Amino acid sequence: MRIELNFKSGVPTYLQIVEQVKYAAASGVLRAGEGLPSIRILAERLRINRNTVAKAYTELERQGAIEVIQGKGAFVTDKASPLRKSVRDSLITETIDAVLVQAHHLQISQDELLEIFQQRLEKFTPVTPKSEENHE
Amino acid sequence: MRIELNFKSGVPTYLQIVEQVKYAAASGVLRAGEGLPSIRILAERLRINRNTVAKAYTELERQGAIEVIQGKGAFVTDKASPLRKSVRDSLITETIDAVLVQAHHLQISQDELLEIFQQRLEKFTPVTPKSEENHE
Amino acid sequence: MRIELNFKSGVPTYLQIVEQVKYAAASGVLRAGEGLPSIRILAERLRINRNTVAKAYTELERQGAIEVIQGKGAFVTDKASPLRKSVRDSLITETIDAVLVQAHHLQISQDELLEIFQQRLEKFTPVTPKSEENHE
Amino acid sequence: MRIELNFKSGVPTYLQIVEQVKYAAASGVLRAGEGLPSIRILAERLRINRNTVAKAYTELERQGAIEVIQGKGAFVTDKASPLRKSVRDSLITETIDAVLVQAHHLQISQDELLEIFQQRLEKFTPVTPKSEENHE
DNA sequence: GTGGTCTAGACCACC
DNA sequence: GTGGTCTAGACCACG
Repeated sequence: MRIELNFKSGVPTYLQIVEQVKYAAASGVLRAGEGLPSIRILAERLRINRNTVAKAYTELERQGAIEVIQGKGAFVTDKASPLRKSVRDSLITETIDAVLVQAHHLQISQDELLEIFQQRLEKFTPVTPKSEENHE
Repeated sequence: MRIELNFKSGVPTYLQIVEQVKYAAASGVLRAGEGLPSIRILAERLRINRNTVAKAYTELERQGAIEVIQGKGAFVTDKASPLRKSVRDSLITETIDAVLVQAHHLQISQDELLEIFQQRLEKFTPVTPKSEENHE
Repeated sequence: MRIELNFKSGVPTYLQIVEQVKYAAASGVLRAGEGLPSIRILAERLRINRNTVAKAYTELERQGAIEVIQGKGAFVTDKASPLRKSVRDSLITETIDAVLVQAHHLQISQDELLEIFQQRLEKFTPVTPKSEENHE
Repeated sequence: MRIELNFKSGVPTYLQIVEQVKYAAASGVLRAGEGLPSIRILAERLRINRNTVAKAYTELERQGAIEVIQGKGAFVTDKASPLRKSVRDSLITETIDAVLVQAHHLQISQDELLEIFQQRLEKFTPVTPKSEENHE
């Protein structure tokens, strides 16, 4: 479970954690019953305040994505059913559109943009995709 | 000058304006000396409070991208020389990488992602690439 | 009619004019029927925008202290009956109290304060009560 | 530390706070290192919004009169050396002169004014001049 | 008509 | 608990 924070974006830190955990859980990267890092550990790893991680976990629990058990840790619930393909597509589409808008404002041509995208896509393979579960 | 806001993203409204204006100015969509819509007008068009637009303009002025003149309006500075290609590329690369991370969390395969990206790219053509989009 | 503006005080410029004219009128320094300087002249003398003077005059007219006659000028109305002594006293008392609070915060002793007050009082007789009040 | 607000004066609330704290700090009523009431507490006590107090504290920090520490509170700087007597005198003189101008406009005679002033001076003694007023 | 300022409420990050 | 930020509404000064 890898979490990337962007402090310049203006998106609340705790929400970035919530979304990334939620997506990972919903897509199968995190499986039901699997444990999340403790608040203390994750806070250290991300170099942020423990309260912020705690807030993220509280929100995740409120949404039913994880379950926090006193003294044992936080675990992914089975409620976090995999997202349907259509939902996942609409989520990623929204983010892609942000790229298109920015490229437009930067006057980057479509051809050029596609080229850059493909370059990044190739480089972005830090982990080999072992389990290829394609839930529907 | 077209500005697209995303209220769900968590990115402060005024920053979205700042970035889009800055990119437009820096990329040549807005030319030096050209006037921006007045604070009131833009606020009305985007259906947000005047202060939010004012804050964006103040920030843009602080960054040297525009010049605000009492009673006359806001104008693009000539300082805002077009960004070098390398800078533009690094900006768009950062945004693209966010897409890749999210796709990874959503377990969307690279092939699938590329396909969706190309689909959106085709649909996203609000104006002809020849560019007459620079009058308000 | 002498008007002193204080731009650092935070009190709206137009209100400073309103109050000073009103007090002068109500206390007899300005008599009923007497003419006030034209908006243009007063604006020049105070080095402020004509609109600001206009706003002050509008407010004074709304309160019934003066009457503005198109093309002729602004005149003190007879409605502006002299304030009763009790009213004048309460007005000046409020201002005096501000002095006391400030002196307290500055840790100026009562004796010292009284001394300074008397000194200023003596020096503040730039004009003989007869009629020297009309030059800037 | 006692703060008196006057909402009718037109002077911005946050500036009234700034001045009173500054004078108190500069005159020794508040000593170096001493803590100010927290933003929330002071806002509650004065029955104004927290932001207004926050703005006052920010301005005080900008002027170097206090130091604000996240999560701990606001403290008087040791820089805030007591004002010289001459400075204090010029500050109070300015305020006194405002009284004289208003009295003039109200046609209050000098004798009468002095009498009122002395009356107020006698009544204005919230604490013994020996000063135990410096704890909250 | 133009931009600027003050006050307020809600939310965030941190100790 | 602490301070900081973003959005909003009302008012002001100015051309």
